[in-house]
Amino acid sequence: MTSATPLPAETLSITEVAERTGLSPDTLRYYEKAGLISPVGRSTSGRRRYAAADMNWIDFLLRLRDTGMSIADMQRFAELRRGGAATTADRLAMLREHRVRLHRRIHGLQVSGRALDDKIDHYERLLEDT
Amino acid sequence: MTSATPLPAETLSITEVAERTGLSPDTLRYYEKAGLISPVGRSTSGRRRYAAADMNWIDFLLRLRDTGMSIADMQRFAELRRGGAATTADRLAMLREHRVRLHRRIHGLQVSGRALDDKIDHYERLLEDT
DNA sequence: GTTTGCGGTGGAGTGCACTCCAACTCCTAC
DNA sequence: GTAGGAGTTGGAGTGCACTCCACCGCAAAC
Repeated sequence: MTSATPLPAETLSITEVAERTGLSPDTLRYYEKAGLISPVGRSTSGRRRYAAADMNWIDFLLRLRDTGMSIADMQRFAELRRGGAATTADRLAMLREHRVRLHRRIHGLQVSGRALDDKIDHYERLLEDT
Repeated sequence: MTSATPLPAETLSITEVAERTGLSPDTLRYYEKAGLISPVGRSTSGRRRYAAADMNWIDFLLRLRDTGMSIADMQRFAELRRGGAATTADRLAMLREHRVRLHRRIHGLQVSGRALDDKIDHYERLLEDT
């Protein structure tokens, strides 16, 4: 008899979140302390319980991180987010700037990738000429 | 009367190399100390004089760095290079592995870039609905 | 009722890649 | 001859993003 789930609904423990995100529990606590993640719900015994909304936000944070955004900039973005709808335009501006930097970075990597290809070709030719 | 250039030929001072590469003089010395750059020629008064071959190597090092290779791996590559022709196959292997990692990284950035695009679209729609 | 295990906190420590500094040495120009 | 400027060395310091640690609390398992 699965009764209607009570209030806690579907929440995850810190180690479960760690497993799903690849972050360590220490890093999750560090991010929260740093204000990247707003204080997450607690169980009666004071343990963190991550809800779906927390997970979505963490996933997005990781996109920002993986595309090279610094902790300082993520803090700024998270703070804007806590400021609510009034900050939408500012957040959009941040994301657009970040996208520009990202595209520049991808382009730079592709250019360097071709230089790397050339170097590899060079070495392959050296090895062919036994 | 520009007489035939003597032995030093076309060499650059450390600040000139810094300007051309974007590295600081401190970083150039640090790289040399770390073995990334093999001891560069010196003037009679003990000052570094970078030759064309040094510049080519530094340019390539920067490609490796900019594509995410760690100092430790660049040290390994530089050491192989000092080992001469016998290490060609090893160096080729390193570069191929590095290229695989680079392509994975570029791909990951492109995927995250699309997620970023979606988020930007989302914010744009929020702002349109005045 | 105590061992086991997960989680909490504050704060110290780590690894990487630089970056800065003090003290000294050379030229070059005045 | 001395002041200025560029460069030398060894070693200390910095900023970032974690990562580790000691010590404590709670709850289920035995």
